[in-house]
Formats: sequence, structure tokens, C-alpha cells
Amino acid sequence: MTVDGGVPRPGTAGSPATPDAAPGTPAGPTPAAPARRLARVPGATVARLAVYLRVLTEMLAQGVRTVSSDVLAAAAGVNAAKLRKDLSHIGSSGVRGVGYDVSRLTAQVESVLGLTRSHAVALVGVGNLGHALAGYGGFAARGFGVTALFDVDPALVGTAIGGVEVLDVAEIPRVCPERGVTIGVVATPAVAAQQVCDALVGAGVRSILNFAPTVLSVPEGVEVRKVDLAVEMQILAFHVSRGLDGASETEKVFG
Amino acid sequence: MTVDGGVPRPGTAGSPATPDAAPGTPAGPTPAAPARRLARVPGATVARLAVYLRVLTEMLAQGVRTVSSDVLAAAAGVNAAKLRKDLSHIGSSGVRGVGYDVSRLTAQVESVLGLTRSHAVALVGVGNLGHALAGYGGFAARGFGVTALFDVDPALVGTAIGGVEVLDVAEIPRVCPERGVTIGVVATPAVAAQQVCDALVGAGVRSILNFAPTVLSVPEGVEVRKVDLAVEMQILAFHVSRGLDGASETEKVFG
DNA sequence: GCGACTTTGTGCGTGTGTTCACGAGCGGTA
DNA sequence: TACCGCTCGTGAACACACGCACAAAGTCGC
Repeated sequence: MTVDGGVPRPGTAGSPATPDAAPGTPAGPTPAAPARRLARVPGATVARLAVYLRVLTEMLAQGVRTVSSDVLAAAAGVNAAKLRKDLSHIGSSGVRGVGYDVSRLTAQVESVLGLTRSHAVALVGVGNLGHALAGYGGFAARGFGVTALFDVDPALVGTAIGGVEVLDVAEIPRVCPERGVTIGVVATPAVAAQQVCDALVGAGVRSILNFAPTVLSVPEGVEVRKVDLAVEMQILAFHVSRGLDGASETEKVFG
Repeated sequence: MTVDGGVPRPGTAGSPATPDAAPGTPAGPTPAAPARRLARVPGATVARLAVYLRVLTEMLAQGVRTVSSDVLAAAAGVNAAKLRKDLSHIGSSGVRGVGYDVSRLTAQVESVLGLTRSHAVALVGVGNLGHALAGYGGFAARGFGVTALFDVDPALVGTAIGGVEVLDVAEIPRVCPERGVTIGVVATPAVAAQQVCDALVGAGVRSILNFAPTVLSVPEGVEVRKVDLAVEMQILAFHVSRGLDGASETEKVFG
């Protein structure tokens, strides 16, 4: 997508506090079209938006028209005030005394998360975990199409998963740009991860989801998110051993 | 985050009433014995300890005897000062001018994370993802033995994965206590997740790793960590659509 | 034995994130 | 029309986390 209309320029964006509600635009900030007021969205908020979106989608499917912050927050498992503040960051437009229009809010969140277009995903490492990921429904569910699969194992190269052929990792530099890959998923063993990562970055991929238990080093401008099962287990183990004294429920997202 | 991370994850067990921390007693100066310093360890630190542990284990295998915070931090992808502060929270004992004794520090981190004993893990949902998890090496690598597998599908019940037989979910209340399960992993479809979670909690499990795209509600004292692939992807999508304008300085590894 | 160098441990300023509490706006009702 | 209750949006206080920079504490070389 071409950069949305008015990305706030540095000067304005820098201002941590939005003085008060955009005073300068008395005109129609109400148009159905997204009002494109993209101030900087806090990282923690972005993580939660995805959760809200799921709940909203579900509600939409059930025919719910409007929802209050209280109800939505409960369904998403967060504090209501936090939810309202999150939505305020994306230029929310709830109606006082009523709540939020579900379909409108859904569209708004999708827009902010960049889900209005589909994203081509390349998955590297079609082993145990990678194979499962390739077939994982939730992956393709929300516009994330796995458009390329790679592996080093000659036994796997040439096979197909979900209609997508597995290619040799050497093809990454050629295939990724061809298919417009914007997101890379690394599901290789740890030793191969950095090399694969470099190949993806070289192919223009700037967002990477890393399942390999290794720290990836990437150049500036490339975002890496890490999902580490062993780490998650160990955090739980910590709480098991501490569990005797009160521990309260916690949600991790990003983390 | 699920990780986390960032996700950093919300409020720690910070229950208002936490009388454990002795307020006024500065305690004796350096008791030689394993000074069981239960100073509350910040949540963000716990998450990183697991990462440090992996690096330390690797170093230990390579015969490295001592390591400086600088080197260790670089390998773990964090700031050196942050690492030192993290270690100070667990009552670290580095030697000024030298660094940390790798084997000693390894043992210390393991102790804090509760890895000195092995943890019995129950995995519910042996579908696409669950099957991969059951066979995932990193799972069992660090003392997390998958000692029980459950599913509802009669076609799966009775089969074995990695030498562990798949049982019917109805067996959860009986089998989990029998096998001393302390950690539960939910890898079921979203609709079944809450029900399974309740069963696990009922069976005494107080730490749950949730892969299902749903918010689980649990009673006080039960910790839930969530790994949500769709959320991770959407966070990346956000950055893809923001990445188009100039330099996004934030690299943000790990929540 | 002594000085110089190395590295830890931590106090402190800053920024980010969370929560409370309350004013403001909107729909419904008489 | 005027009131009333409901719910949003947000200012402000609080809690947590991060990273700098420096003193303390130890080792190494001579």
C-alpha cells in the first residue's frame, strides 16, 4: 500500500501527548473512510489490537452491532480503560453512551494493522514444526498466504504442502522478490537460522518471525519477533517453583 | 510473546498484599552459604534468564570457563548493563575484573528458574501443531518431559508419539495427578481450549501454555502464557505497512 | 608490593506502560 | 425541551523497565 495519506511528520509525531483532539479539523472527521490520524501507536497497543480484532471478528459473525469497552475488554481479557486508551491511539470513534460500532471498529483495526492487503509469507524449514506451521489454519486465516516454502533437505525439496512446493533454500534470493514476500518465518534448527535470516534479509524481507532458539542479528530496519517454546516453558517452570506464594494470572504477548 | 514481550507482559503477580519481602532488615553481609535470596525477580528478567541460560549452556559445552557481562550480553542480544542488573536480581556473584564463572552461573540460573527438578508436561490436542510440539526436541531438552498426551479424536487416542500414548481428554482428571503433571500445554482448536483448560486446572495444573487463539480465563493462582501465531503475524504486518516510510529505528527483539 | 587495568554492581534519570477517576457527549424519556 | 443515565476519552498518578555512567573491587604486570 502506498503510504497512507498523512503520516505525521517527525515534528508532530514526536509530541508525546496529543494536545487535545485534533482541533484543526472541524470539517468532516466523521466520514466512513478511515480518518487516517496515525499518531505513533505504542508497541504494547499493537500487540493487543490483534487480540481485539479476533474478538471483534467473532462478534461481527454473531451479528453484534455495537459493543461497549467493558464487554470488549472482558472478552479480550484486558482492563477496560486500557482498551479505550488503546483505541484512542488509533483514532477511535466510539459513541458515548452507546459504545463502538463493531463493523466500523473492525475495519479500523484491520487498517491500522495493515491487514487490508494480504501478505505473502515465506516459511523456511519444513521440518517437524515448520510442516505444522505450513498447514496451520490460523496462518492463512487472516490474509497471510504462505506463498513459498524452503528447506535444505533434498528429500523434502520438491514435495508440496498445501499446494505449495518446497524449494531449496538457495532459491530464496530469487523466489522471494518474485512472489513479493514481505514476511519470513524461520523454523529451522538453531545452527541454520542466522544464515537463513541473512538470506531472507538479502531478499528484501524486513519482518521475520523466528522459531529457532537463537538470537538473530539483523541490520537496522528489520524487525524480528521471536517465539521460543523452551523459553516459555522455563518461564512457566519459574512460576511452578514460586507458585506456592501467590501468583496471579498473566498474559504474555510479545514479549 | 507472546512472547513475549514484549511483550512484555503485564503486571506481575504484583498482588498488593505481598508481605514476603522483609522491609527493614538489611540482612547479614554476604552469608557464605547459598543465600536463598528470594528477592522478587522482575518478570522481564525471568524471561531473559532463559535466554542467558541457553547461551551459558552452549559456552559450557565449549569449555568456556568465565565470561564477562559484555560478551554474554552480546551473545544474548541484550544490553550489558541490563544483563548485570538481571543477574544481580538473582543474587549473582560475578568477580570484578574477571567476569562470571560459567558453570556456577549456569547452575544459579537453573536453580532460580526451577530447572533443578524435571517438570512433567501434559499436552492436550495432538493435531497438526500438537503433534509437532510433542516431537519437538527443544521441549524435552531441558528437563521438560512430555509425560501425557490427550485428544478427543478417537482415531488418535491409542496411538503413540515418542513412546507416549495418546489418551482421551476425559482421562485428564485422573492421569495428570497420577503422573505429577505441573505444566499443561493447550494445542487444541479455540472452541475446545477453555474446556480443556478447566480440566487441567481441575487436575491441579497451575501453569498453562496456550497455543489456542483464545483468551483463557483461569482462577487466581494459575498462570497462563499465550503463544499466538496469528497475533505475531499481525504485529509483523503492522510493521510491514509502517516500514515503508523511512527508517523505523525500533528493532525490538523479543518482547 | 604497588599501580594500572578490567569488570562488576548499582544509583539515577528517562521513557514506556498501566490504572484510576472524572469530565464530556450522546441517546432515551417525560 | 430538559433531564438523566450510560459510556467514551483522557489527564494524572503510579509502577515498571531500560540504559548510562561511575565507584567499588578485584586481577595482572612489573
